[in-house]
Amino acid sequence: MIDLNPQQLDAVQHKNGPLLVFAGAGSGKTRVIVARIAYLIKNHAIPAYNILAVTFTNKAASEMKERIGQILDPDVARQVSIGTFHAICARILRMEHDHFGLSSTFTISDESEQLARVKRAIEALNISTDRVDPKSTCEWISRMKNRFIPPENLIESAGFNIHQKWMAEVFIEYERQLKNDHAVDFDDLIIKVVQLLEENLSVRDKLQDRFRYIMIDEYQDTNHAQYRLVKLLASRYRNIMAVGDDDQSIYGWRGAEVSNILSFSSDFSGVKTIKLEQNYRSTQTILAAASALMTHNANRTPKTLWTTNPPGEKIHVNLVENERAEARVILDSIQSIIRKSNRKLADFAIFYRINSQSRVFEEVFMEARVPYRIVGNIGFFKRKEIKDLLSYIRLILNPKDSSACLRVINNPRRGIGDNTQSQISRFKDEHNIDLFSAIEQMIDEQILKDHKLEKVNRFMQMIHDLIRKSRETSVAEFMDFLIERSGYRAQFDNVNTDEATASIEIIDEFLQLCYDYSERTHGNLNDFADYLSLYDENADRSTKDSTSLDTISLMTLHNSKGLEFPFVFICGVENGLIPLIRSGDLLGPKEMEEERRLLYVGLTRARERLFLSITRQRRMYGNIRESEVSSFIREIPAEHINYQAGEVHRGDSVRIPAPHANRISAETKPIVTHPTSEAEFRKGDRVRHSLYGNGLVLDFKGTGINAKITISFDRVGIKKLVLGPARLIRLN
DNA sequence: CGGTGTCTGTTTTTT
DNA sequence: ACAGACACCG
Repeated sequence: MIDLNPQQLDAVQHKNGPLLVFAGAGSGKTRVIVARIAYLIKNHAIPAYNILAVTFTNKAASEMKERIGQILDPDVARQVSIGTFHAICARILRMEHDHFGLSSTFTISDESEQLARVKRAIEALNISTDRVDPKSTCEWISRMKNRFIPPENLIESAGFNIHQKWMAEVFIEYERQLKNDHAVDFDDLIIKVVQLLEENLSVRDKLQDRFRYIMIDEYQDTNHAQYRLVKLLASRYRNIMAVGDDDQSIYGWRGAEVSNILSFSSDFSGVKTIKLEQNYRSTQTILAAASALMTHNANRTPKTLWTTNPPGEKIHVNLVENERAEARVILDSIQSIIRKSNRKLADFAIFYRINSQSRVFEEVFMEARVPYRIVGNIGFFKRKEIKDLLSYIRLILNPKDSSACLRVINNPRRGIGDNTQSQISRFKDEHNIDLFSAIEQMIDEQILKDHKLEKVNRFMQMIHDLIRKSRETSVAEFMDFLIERSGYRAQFDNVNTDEATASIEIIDEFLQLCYDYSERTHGNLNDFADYLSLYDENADRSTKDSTSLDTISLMTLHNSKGLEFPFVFICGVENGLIPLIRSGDLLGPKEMEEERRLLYVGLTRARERLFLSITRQRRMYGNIRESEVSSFIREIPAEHINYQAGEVHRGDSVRIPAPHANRISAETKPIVTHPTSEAEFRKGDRVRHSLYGNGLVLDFKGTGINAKITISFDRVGIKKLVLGPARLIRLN
């Protein structure tokens, strides 16, 4: 237990009873959790098996696993249960599936499938989408589920609220569909376990006894269902440690309830509360500025962050002409810092409020041939191709999953169109069976017309082939087979469009992932499906990238949580963006406070220097708007700020007059870059791809991010890629 | 059945 | 600006 401050030590040595740790930004909370786990095992001889650590992201979970593995005997470390709420609940659900009336092969539906189901439910009920919007209904259902409000109650309480009544009926139909498909959604993972614990004494005893010591990270982000779960699991031994920071609660819009951390003391009697207030990350200036900002929030527990770090430099606030200038000024600053001091690109991060802001950075960085990466990008798992392939897997594992079946049946095109599909669906509903069985029966009874029967029959043959193959071979080989046998890849083969090329690349990338998975875990297809549903690439892929690749990091403020960088640029610190206001309507005080916390999170990621930038005008949703300095800037004491280009007016009038727009450096002076619009890469260049590794450029066609590049990779052979998504990094 | 035009609504998103 | 969803027509 070396190197812990008194408060940290206090938390680490706490043995029994509830413990609440307010862990300010950069106060070493992961260290504390990890150290406490080790301490319990080593000094109190608590079996590792009895310890549960819950995180919010897979990334946090794998980090914690790794750090525990470093201080404990690996065999012992492995026995500690570490995972996200969802992963842990999925495991419990698989183990106890017989209590839920689910087969052990139930599938986990992701968000997009959830929406598809809601749409189908609306359709099935013959409600017009003018009356209930699928997306908001989907969100509403999720909120209701997480609060354990059954749809029947909602119908009762609807009264004259006909809209609620409709949504509640959709809710019922949605649940019916899930049950029919032997599927669960993300919310179900948690709430089904809660219900089981509430209803089944023996399971409750078993799990309470198993998890005698529980630690929850990021407790401020728990929602109601997760809170109930925690309470149930911990109620017997009451050895619960909640760690969090109410000032970093930025997921309120998603159902996270800060009140969970604020009322922890009244939920568990005899709570010991510890505040970790020493910050090890940032300079005094950064910390003072961030703290000052937070004093403007009314609803929080007061805390005083302090540091022994040097005062550091003032925060630079840059006024620039527009978002393109913003990107270039930032790149300019980065390059100039690198030139002057011994820094790498990986020391720099750029944060923005909304994803679309990344675009101009991508363009500018691409032109300047500066390697960058986008952290936590919508990415891979939301790609159509991946969702399609995942649906195949789901159907193969669980033929009852009609949702997966529907997604796959005419994809790629097999001539089974809407008409045939609804004919099958009708048959399914009439006989109250699942889609797959419906098709089988219709084939048996020759219900379809000959030409349709032929097509449907061929589809079924294929699925049976796939099911057979899935039992005989590894995940990787199976996926290889699937992609060929289903014709999924062939549909793109002779199409010479950028989209098709990109699709093939995604498929290849996915295959690579399958091979990696097979090699690493030897898991079966069922494990793989869980892995794909619950885990995302950020867990293992980008952690490796971030340490091995020297690139500038770009991300949303939300995605910056939990990270740190020596140099941080936050762009678009303008009213309407930070805080974000969409289409006119004003922000309530609650929303305003969350936006303020979001900026706080961003500010506190910086170790040495902070740069904020503001444009004079910004293009948004197609039209150009005059910008206003964010009112949050005024909440940071002037002594901590150094204004860069032009004058930023701090008074009540926040309109930027843009007096010296043409003095702004990046607008007038070109960046150190290769000014021609020539090929970004040439034949013979050595490049690195995040997945395929290093390779040699064989050919390069076109310009800009849509250029096509052919590379011979050392490890995986020749691939044709589209430059944009390929995110190549030049090596020589 | 499947391709092509038009209309829409645009935050953040650990799972 | 622009992608994605939907309607319409060949």
